[in-house]
Amino acid sequence: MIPKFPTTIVEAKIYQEGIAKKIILSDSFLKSSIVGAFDIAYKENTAFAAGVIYDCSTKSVIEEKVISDRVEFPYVPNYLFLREVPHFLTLLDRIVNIPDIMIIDGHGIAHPRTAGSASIFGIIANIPSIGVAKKPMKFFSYKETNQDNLDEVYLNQNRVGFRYKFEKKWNPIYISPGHKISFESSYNITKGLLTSKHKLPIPQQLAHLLAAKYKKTII
DNA sequence: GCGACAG
DNA sequence: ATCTTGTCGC
Repeated sequence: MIPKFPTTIVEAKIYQEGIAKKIILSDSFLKSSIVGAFDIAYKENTAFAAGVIYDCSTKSVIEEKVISDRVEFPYVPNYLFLREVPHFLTLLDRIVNIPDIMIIDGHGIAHPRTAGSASIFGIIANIPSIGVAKKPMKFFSYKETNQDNLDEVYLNQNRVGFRYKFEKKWNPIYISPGHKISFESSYNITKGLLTSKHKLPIPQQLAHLLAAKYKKTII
């Protein structure tokens, strides 16, 4: 069941503020062995959303699903959720193995209203979620940690996530809690899925490739 | 008016 | 995100 979404930026801003109040930043899951990731590729006015459900204990993919759908909203900075989250929810409806944790391509609470698309997805789907983004938002500031290659991301005076560079050769990734998960688990789970082969955590990398591949199969 | 801006 | 081949580097 897909809820109604705001249709204007003004409504969306109010919606984000409402979502922000509901976010839980503590671990609300019993296990985290099944991790899913969603990503979307675009071709003109069509979105190709891909989901990969990954079993961390056996290090294997247990489910893959793709859907294509009409793009309903343009990309507007800070309002990515309007463009992407509806497709994620449609995809989730088709998925059999509901994951313990979801990785969403984009930011979680690392957002001007602490309501990035990963948080909004997490609240609506009621699934613990992590936002993993490839680019920072312009107003982030950073604070070093005692760990190499790991910085805390700050927005105003608040910690909102991490900047982490797993391998020197790549740009860093930006990890922030989405919903029903702590900062520490967001970081640990994401880090546990990184390899020296790719910049992104395994399920997210696979979802990215699957979406791109699916797009290419369509004329 | 111009450039920047999660994807 | 997308338009795009080979190519440099790990």
